[in-house]
Amino acid sequence: MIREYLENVLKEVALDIVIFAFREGRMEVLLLKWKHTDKYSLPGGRIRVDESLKDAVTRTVEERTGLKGVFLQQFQVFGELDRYAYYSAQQTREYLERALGESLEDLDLLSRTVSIGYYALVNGERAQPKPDAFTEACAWWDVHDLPRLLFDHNHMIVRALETLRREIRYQPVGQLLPEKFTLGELHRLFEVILGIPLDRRNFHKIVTGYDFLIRLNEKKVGAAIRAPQLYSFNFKKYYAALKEGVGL
Amino acid sequence: MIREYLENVLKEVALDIVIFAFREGRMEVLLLKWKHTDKYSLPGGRIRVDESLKDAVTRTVEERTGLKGVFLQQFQVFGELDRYAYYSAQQTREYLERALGESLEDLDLLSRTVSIGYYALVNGERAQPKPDAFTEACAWWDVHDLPRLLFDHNHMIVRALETLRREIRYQPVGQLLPEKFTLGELHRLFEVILGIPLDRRNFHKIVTGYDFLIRLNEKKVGAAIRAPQLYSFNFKKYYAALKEGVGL
DNA sequence: ATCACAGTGCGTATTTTTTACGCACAAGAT
DNA sequence: ATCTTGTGCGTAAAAAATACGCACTGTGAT
Repeated sequence: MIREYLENVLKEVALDIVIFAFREGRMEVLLLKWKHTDKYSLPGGRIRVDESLKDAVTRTVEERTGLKGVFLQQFQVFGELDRYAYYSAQQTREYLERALGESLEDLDLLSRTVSIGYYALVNGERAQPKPDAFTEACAWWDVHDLPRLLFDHNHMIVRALETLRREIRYQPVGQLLPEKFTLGELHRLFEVILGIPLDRRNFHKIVTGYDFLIRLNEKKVGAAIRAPQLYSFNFKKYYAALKEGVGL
Repeated sequence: MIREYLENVLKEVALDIVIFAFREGRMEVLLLKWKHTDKYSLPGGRIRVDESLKDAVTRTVEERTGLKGVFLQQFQVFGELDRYAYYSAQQTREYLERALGESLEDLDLLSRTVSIGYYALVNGERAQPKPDAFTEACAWWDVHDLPRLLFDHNHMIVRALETLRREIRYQPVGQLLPEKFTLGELHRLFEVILGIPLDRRNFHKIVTGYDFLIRLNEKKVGAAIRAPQLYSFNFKKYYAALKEGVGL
């Protein structure tokens, strides 16, 4: 099955996807643990010869999370000759063979490839992580407390975060929240992405001034202290506002 | 020679480069005219198996302009299945055969490829455009007055411009100017990239407040009316400031 | 010579945006 | 009741962006 798949994909181009979720006040990324090793990597994939780049990424994200229609953004192409940071090409080859449970001789999975880096913004509550054929676990990791990853994947995550931080005004970071959320959650989301504290009250004032936030007639149940007001997005208006750039 | 080159490059990945220059108050891009046709395209290239992506782009820009150390920025990967906008795959194949002067049967130049879009910011005075083996002309064109290009290259230029406009605070657009320039030229450069008028006097005030601008002890010679003051960049300080973002 | 003119160069208001922070109130935990 | 945590509203100061007046300086036209 793996062989059949690999015969119908582009060989020189790979995809690596930094799938972000906001869970319990932290930014987390989805990592795969390779079978029969303690080595981790980003979820990735290949482009089938009969599908577009965008379709390939969408498919891969759906395979790993079960989610359709996820927001995706290209952030960088990685094209260095040597893309092995913590583990050498030789070691990586060994891990891959262990994970696949067979020899690689004729598969040629690790020869020169250029990798297209995407990040995805997903709702952590709805995602249902699933490992792929090479891997035995697929789980969330705090972006600030990651293991050493295979290839240049640690670097990729750093670059994805930098890009998201710089373009936060134009990117739908609200996609990281559940359908109904409190302003406190939105506030923490911005703080954790930007890495700086934002005044609670100013944030509240600015954000409630936007017409793409819908104040719902319900309050959060099971809240620790006090039932906070729930909000949701009018995504049509939200995306329109993002084109111009949404402050704070 | 073409064959030999094409045997040692990645087949599924192409490069297309939007080379910008600021010439006589206009933003211009370098276009190639294919031999024995009246069809145009962006300069492009391939990645040799033994060179990094960055080296490949740098080499291609140098081949087309004679310039070394040019500023380059990835802006998008184009991975649609059908990347033929104004001219069909069939027509494009015909033009390519005419340009090459031989049959393509075994060359397979037009099968499925993913193209990495870069833009370059070059000094229009120093660049010396040179056509490549496929093309008979290499010349500057006003970005607002372009012919219909092959593939999806018109779209690529639009996307490159949009990216440059949005990221102008972080990109070294000063690289588009000659070593010595007047504030008027810098002013027009920003206006033409942003597409909006900027108050002359405010611009002057803000920009002279930056310490990366060096006021030279000379004035422009041969100026129409009055010899204006010349400036140049302290590029080290300029690049440091760009990391934080340079206003206006 | 002098006058119109295009462009540089400097200054001062005004408006808008960002940042800082005071405080009332609501409701679960003890 | 009272402590604590977080919502919600307001005002004030600081900073940045915008608007615009005007003097000066060379050059070409008259």
